[in-house]
Amino acid sequence: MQEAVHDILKKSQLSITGSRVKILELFLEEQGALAHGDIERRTGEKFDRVTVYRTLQAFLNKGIIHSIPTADNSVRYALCKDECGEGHHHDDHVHFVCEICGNTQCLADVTAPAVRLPQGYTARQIQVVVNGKCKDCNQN
Amino acid sequence: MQEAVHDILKKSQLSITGSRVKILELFLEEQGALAHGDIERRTGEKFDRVTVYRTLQAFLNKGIIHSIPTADNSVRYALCKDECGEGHHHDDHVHFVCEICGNTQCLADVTAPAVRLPQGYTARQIQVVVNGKCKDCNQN
DNA sequence: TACATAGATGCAACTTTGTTGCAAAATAAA
DNA sequence: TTTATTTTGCAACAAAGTTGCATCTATGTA
Repeated sequence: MQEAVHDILKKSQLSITGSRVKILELFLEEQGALAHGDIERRTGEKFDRVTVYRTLQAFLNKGIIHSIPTADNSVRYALCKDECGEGHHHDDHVHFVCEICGNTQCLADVTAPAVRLPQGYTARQIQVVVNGKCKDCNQN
Repeated sequence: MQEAVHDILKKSQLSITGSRVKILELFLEEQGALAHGDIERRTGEKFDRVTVYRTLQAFLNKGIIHSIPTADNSVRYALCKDECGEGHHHDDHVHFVCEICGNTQCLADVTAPAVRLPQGYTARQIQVVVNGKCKDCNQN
């Protein structure tokens, strides 16, 4: 784990600091997506709010995480797949938001279907958000 | 126009007030989606900020408008189609965000494609957001 | 048309969320 | 170990959103 974290930071040319290691660990541990608030809570307010913002911004810039669109006004972040890097993102996978437990997950295996746009429009990126009931919540 | 606005409000059992009429007119005039800030600006700050929030909330509850997921942290709203009402939304159409002019539009004719979810997951709603270059910006 | 009442508005105060500049501290390279 | 570069935390601020309450307005009824 520690290894993986250092590798990722090194590869992105980010210096290895307490907050970056801790926050990246959170993303690796957590399957789903994390909102800014989640991160503050889970780091036990050990880091300044500003530091968390800047760390997330740095991860975004380097293509380590990506932001997930939501209809409420909470921004969430999730780890990018390997193919992502600075400048080029490939987060064409589907995001799933469970309406029961509230968790947000990346369905890495489900690729976003093609969309036929009207004449004149060109697409660069397609993001799909599915709302529903997740695996765990369907069982209970 | 005035007619249409009154009809919509009546149908939703909302009393006809200055702010509701004005804001609903804005949505009817505007093809695309509006953010809270847009609305405040275009009403010329005639109404209190709180009133705008509450008006949007009321429209949301009644199914007159719906919120559009975005990856930045700006919440946008657009008119629902006729089939929407209190409790049941059918905003399965595709949303398009132009990266040049920043406008958000509902592509009413483009329906969201079906998505195959992993076993155990059930979908209630699918929202698709396409980022790219809109018709107008592609011409210039 | 006037009236009573339920609902909507505006104000003030507050909370949450996000941003910026700068000095102090930590990291990376020599 | 020393130096140069980054990063951090603090303070102060700006923006976004919420709540309670008194006042005002819209609506149905007489």
